Amino acid sequence: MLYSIIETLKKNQLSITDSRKKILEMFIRSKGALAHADIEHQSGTEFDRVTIYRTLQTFVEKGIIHTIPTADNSVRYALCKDECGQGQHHDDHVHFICDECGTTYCLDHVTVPSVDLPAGFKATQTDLVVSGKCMRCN
Amino acid sequence: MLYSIIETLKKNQLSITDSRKKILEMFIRSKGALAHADIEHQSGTEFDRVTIYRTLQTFVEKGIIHTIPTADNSVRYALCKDECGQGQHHDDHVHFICDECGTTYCLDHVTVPSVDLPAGFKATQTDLVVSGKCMRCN
DNA sequence: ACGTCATTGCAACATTGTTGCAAAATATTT
DNA sequence: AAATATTTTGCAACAATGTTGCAATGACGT
Ligand SMILES: [Mn+2]
Ligand SMILES: [Mn+2]
Ligand SMILES: [Zn+2]
Ligand SMILES: [Zn+2]
Repeated sequence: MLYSIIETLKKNQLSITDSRKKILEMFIRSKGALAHADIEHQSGTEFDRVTIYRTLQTFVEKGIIHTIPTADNSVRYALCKDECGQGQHHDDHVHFICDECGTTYCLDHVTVPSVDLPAGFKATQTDLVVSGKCMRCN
Repeated sequence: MLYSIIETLKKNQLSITDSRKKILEMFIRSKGALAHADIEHQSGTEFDRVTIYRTLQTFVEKGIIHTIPTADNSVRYALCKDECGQGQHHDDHVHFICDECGTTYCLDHVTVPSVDLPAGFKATQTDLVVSGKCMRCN
């Protein structure tokens, strides 16, 4: 495993706590994105619901994970690439949600194309979400 | 106004009720997309919350309105073009959300570009949402 | 080992969304 | 136009999701 949990937390000036270690580990192990409910189920009664909310929030702020917009408007999170940092996300990749198994993929190698907006509109962020059948469900 | 409320409801085999007329009218008058909460506020105590949920659901099913995925995962709705019908949405346009005023625009003339997915992935729907500053806030 | 500061768990609350069912409104038939 | 059949609505009750304040706990530097 090339990803060091402790290193990542230290790098972001976060104190090393059980919840942060465990939750970050879940993301590393997970093939797809995770929702708050996934983490709650996987961790049982180990952590309070509120702690999970706050941990996710902290990770997003620090650029450790990013949120993924979905068509059904449920919030999901996935690990960021190394280039992301405090308040500086660079996740300009396409996301794919499988209608069959529900898995959410970060397609890191598919970049979001730029779009021509009407005059007067200025873009700061572009999200592209594709849904359909994933390679395992096809 | 070229859009007939009664016509639209009849065309979709929906009975003409106060809530449906009023809610559809709100969409026609609105420049941007509407959230459930917007409708609830604008209509005061006229309709029950549940009625609004059910009306929106019905409109989506009939292809009268469509949902818009947002980065902050709040559900918004906007009128569909004429080509949409029962279970047949054709809203392949880009959506824009202004970070300043919060307005959500349907950019009907900006079509979503097709993306090349990795082998094994099959797309059925593609959503592209841009956020930034709109023409009024620039 | 100690003091300081950050994090956690708990309780309480707010918002959002869903379901069953009786009452009311709409559509259809006579 | 009235009676009947069908749909829609409002209410209540509930579930899921998310937020905040605060005291207790845990992590960290010295
Ligand atoms: Mn991603
Ligand atoms: Mn639209
Ligand atoms: Zn799948
Ligand atoms: Zn604006």
